[in-house]
Amino acid sequence: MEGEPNMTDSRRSRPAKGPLSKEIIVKTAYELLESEGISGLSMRKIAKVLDTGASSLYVYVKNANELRAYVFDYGLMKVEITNLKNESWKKELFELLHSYFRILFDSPGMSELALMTIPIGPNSLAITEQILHQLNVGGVDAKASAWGVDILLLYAASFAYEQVARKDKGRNCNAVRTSFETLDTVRYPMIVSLKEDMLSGEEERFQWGLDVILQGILHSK
Amino acid sequence: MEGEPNMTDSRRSRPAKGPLSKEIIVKTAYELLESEGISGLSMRKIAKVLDTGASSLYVYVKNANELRAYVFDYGLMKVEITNLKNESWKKELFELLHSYFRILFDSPGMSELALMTIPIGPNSLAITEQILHQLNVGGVDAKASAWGVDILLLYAASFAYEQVARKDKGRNCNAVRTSFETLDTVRYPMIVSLKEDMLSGEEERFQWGLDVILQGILHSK
DNA sequence: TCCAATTAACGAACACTGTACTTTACGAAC
DNA sequence: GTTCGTAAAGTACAGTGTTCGTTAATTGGA
Repeated sequence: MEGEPNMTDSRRSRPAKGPLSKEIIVKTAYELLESEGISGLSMRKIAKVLDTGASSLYVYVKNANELRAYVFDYGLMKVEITNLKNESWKKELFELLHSYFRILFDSPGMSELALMTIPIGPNSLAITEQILHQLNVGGVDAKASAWGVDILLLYAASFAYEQVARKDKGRNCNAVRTSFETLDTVRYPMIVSLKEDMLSGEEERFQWGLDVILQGILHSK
Repeated sequence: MEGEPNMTDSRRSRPAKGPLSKEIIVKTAYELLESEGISGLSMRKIAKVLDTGASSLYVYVKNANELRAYVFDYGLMKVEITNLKNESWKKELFELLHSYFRILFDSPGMSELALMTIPIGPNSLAITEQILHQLNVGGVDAKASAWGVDILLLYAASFAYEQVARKDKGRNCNAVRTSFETLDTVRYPMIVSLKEDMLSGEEERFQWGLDVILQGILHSK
């Protein structure tokens, strides 16, 4: 209304507003994900940071799901893919998966994205490729490698997701703990007697699970 | 407006509208989940089936998340928990986890719920208890049982979730398959050479993974 | 029997969400 | 200079969970 006469001025007064692009949209979305979690990843919030409207994003991105996939793969850039020939393949595989886990665990929302997203981005593929390579070096046959990499990644993602949920819900995982405290000893004797172990561990537990799965893959012939 | 004079009549004309309760809300919600998937599980849609408003549900349920947890546990009723002493513990464990997987895989939305929900409902607990029992019979020690049951359930849920996504997205998992077809052979040699194996298998693959994890647990001492 | 107190049910409203459609503005090519 | 393709923007629609204030019904006690 009042700004109509100087509409061109108002546009000229902020020339720093660079043109939109898929890259800066994904980057902005990822920063929002880091600071606000998965709930920060909405078209409107991303657009607001970029000083535009939600509909403008649809020029560069098909829909919100596709954007989420891009954001997830962008976040995987930080995963360290080392390739030191002198180290043992097992140690390198562990470090890769541990790095993957840490990225999913530390950045709020990344573990959700890992589970919702079909991992066909370049960084996802690079991680998969590297794991397949390590398993191949370790003498694992084709089918076991192909199926094993899926289990390993699935384990890291779902474990990260579970740990994140456990980290957020109350301080000392109230929901689960308090329900375990008041359990019927007759109906659930095993759970009651093992409840301490069932709530313990974090990184150590992740490593243990990794070891379990890898041992299983190696004994699967 | 027009119905004002016979408002009491209209209420009396449908006395079959039984009172709300947590049980029928959960039951209705589960039926909606079965027929429409996770998107059918909204407070408004559930309320509409029960011929009421969404806000009425909040008398019996704290929020949508809690309702989802109840619905998930309700769906787990169908999981077959056998306890035949004469069978081997391994076979029974496999059958239990297979039944669990099938429930999550067949009912649309159950696998999503399995991942989002903190499993503290009675049916979840019964399944956990039974798995712990079988592992105990198999001679697995305390910590390995406590941590192993988590991995086994996590595996079944995330595998079901992945397979459901693969089943829905296009007919022959277009997204993944077409991206694998056009892969750079230089950058991703392992993926290209193993792409057939990576997309194969379903039930057989689930069994294989179960075997892998169980072997790993048994060798974890 | 009648009044009081509790509580279930309801409707409207709020603050969001993703996405489609229409209109405006700009930049380059002819 | 005009035209044309397209990026950007605004508006609108149909949803979502949840809260609030009000109404209706039912139950318990005198």
